[in-house]
Amino acid sequence: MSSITIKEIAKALNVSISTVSKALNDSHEIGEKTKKRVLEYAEAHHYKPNLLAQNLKTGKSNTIGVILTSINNPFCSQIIEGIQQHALKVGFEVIFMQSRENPEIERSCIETLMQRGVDGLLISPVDETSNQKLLEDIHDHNFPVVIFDRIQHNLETFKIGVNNFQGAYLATKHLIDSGRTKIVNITASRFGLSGERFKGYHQALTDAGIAFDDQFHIQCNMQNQEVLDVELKNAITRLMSAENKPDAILGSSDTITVTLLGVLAELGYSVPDELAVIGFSNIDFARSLNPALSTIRQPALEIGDMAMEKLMKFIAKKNWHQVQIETTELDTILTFRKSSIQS
Amino acid sequence: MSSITIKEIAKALNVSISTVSKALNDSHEIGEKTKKRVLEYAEAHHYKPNLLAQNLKTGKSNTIGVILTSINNPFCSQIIEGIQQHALKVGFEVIFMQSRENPEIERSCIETLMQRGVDGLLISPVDETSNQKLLEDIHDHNFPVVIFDRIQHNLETFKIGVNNFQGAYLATKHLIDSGRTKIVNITASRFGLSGERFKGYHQALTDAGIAFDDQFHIQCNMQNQEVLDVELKNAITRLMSAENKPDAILGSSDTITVTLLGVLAELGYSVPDELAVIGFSNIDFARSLNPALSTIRQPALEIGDMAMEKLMKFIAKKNWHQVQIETTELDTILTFRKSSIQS
DNA sequence: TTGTAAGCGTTATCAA
DNA sequence: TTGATAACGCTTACAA
Repeated sequence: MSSITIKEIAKALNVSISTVSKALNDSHEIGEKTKKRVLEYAEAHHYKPNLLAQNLKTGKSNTIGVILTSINNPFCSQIIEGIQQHALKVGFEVIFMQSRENPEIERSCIETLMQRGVDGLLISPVDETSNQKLLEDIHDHNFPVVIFDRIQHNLETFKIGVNNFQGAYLATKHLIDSGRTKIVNITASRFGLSGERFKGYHQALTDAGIAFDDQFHIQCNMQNQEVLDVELKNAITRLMSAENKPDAILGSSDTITVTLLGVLAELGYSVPDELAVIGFSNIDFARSLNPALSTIRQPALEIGDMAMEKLMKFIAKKNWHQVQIETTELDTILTFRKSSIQS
Repeated sequence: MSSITIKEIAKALNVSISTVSKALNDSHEIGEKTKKRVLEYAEAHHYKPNLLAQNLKTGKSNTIGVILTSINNPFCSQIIEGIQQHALKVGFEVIFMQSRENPEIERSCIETLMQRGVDGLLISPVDETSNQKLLEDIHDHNFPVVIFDRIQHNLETFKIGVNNFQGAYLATKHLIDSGRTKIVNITASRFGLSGERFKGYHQALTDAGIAFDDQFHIQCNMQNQEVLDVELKNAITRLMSAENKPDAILGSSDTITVTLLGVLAELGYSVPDELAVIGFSNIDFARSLNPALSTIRQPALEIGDMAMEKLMKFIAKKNWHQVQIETTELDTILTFRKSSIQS
């Protein structure tokens, strides 16, 4: 690239490099007239400081790194949005990387970001212990790390996520309150968060005096859309042909719930009459589905915003190891639409 | 961060800094035993080169910048995936930024990325002329830019997108071939791409000897889900209560089409019996919608992959201004499902 | 085969 | 108020 450098400005104006540097940084050491000359010349020639050089020198980059497992879903997009909005406000830039649910890739993301000299890390870790030693190491070495979404990770730092237990509990309670008693919970087979959600579901049943039938906990392979489709179809067919037929379903993820709705339509089951459906989902068009989908929504924008806020708290302090850390579990937002309300 | 530097390695091993540097870069100038000592020490102490310093020195960062208008939709996620997969193969890293359909923000993204020393730029521009001068300027100054998706932009360089005209043409033809003649096209009111899609639709009508009724071109405000929902509801109600009722709809974007399906269900119109529906969409669960949605799909992964490939072509050449540029319009993928096939 | 030294574009210390 | 100069961590002629 061909942006002008301070050296060239110095030469053109017949002043020293350091004078230019100071002038550009609005140092009080520099006289007003000189400052003005420099600033005007810089402006006129579209001077842009070379960030690499600046960062190399100062050790600060005003950039943070964000690692998430995947950006391919509305929940993540919304978190990213929240992070970026906050970053914009505080004048930071953001580099996103995807770990693809793979600890190896996650490690390489972390290392890359460090090498690039980011000032801090926001991460939604692959699992409870992924790269724990590495993260502890860098966090201890004066490099701030904040965890979002997957807050069950063991690193001791700020963590921002959602009260999954409560979300699932309230959704299940809603189903029970609407007269459903035979409630199925469909979760992914791999992800840790489903655990809390399952617990909430389970507790709601218990509190209502409903015995949990372990046939009613379905764990799906989420590898891809086709596999999921087949698994759901099989599961529903099996459940609905058993003697103890369910009358409601709680979906533990966006993909599961939306796909489920399609499967039920295809199999000819009416929602909510035969089966009420509610699920964790952050899609924008939940109300446009057929039927309009009842959702447990995560305040994704706020998660991103708060994660960024906590990270900035670290970055701002000189010795931030004294900062009082805490885990924040935001409330989910339940919206009851047609799919779970008896018509 | 506290990664060790070559200076420290040099001191520890009692060799010079340049020896270490050369050894790490596997230079032939360095003896095997020395090389081995250095490599082992580096390995043992987790040496990681400081990329900022490396980049500052070499002027190459092995990083490319990607600017897209928004990452909040499946099409973009898939493009990103394609870019990242290719980047991984060629050992490059990727920084993503969002322009949010705003030329000002776009400009700042471009500048930021340049300052960060990326080796090239992949951009899906806000509109035909957004930041054209700036882009031309940097592209001319030996900094490669490749355009993807929004290929109607005026910059002269490689462009990779989709044949929107053809996609819309074939989809419309499909509707006509299935016996529909009164076909509505719903487009967004703002985006340039809708233009080509409308033209394809229009041409298909013409070729089939069907007169275009301009009541049948609906332009929607896509500002947010609620607004769109209302606009669609009004449009459908109006259309279906007119004397010349439509019998099919072509949706020109993901959001429009999926939302439309919900609206039709809510208003009680049966798809495809009363209204056939087909639309541009890259959602994974099109087949899980109710009814399964016929789609014109863009090969997003391939777009990302090819865009990256073209950019690498530039980056690889010393004097790449001789490279023969071209615009690639990939074919869309039409999948006919229940929503457009008379049962 | 190894080392010296200059330089990438900045900032920062210390003299002038 | 300004200017040499060293330094950040690395690469690379060029010398030894």
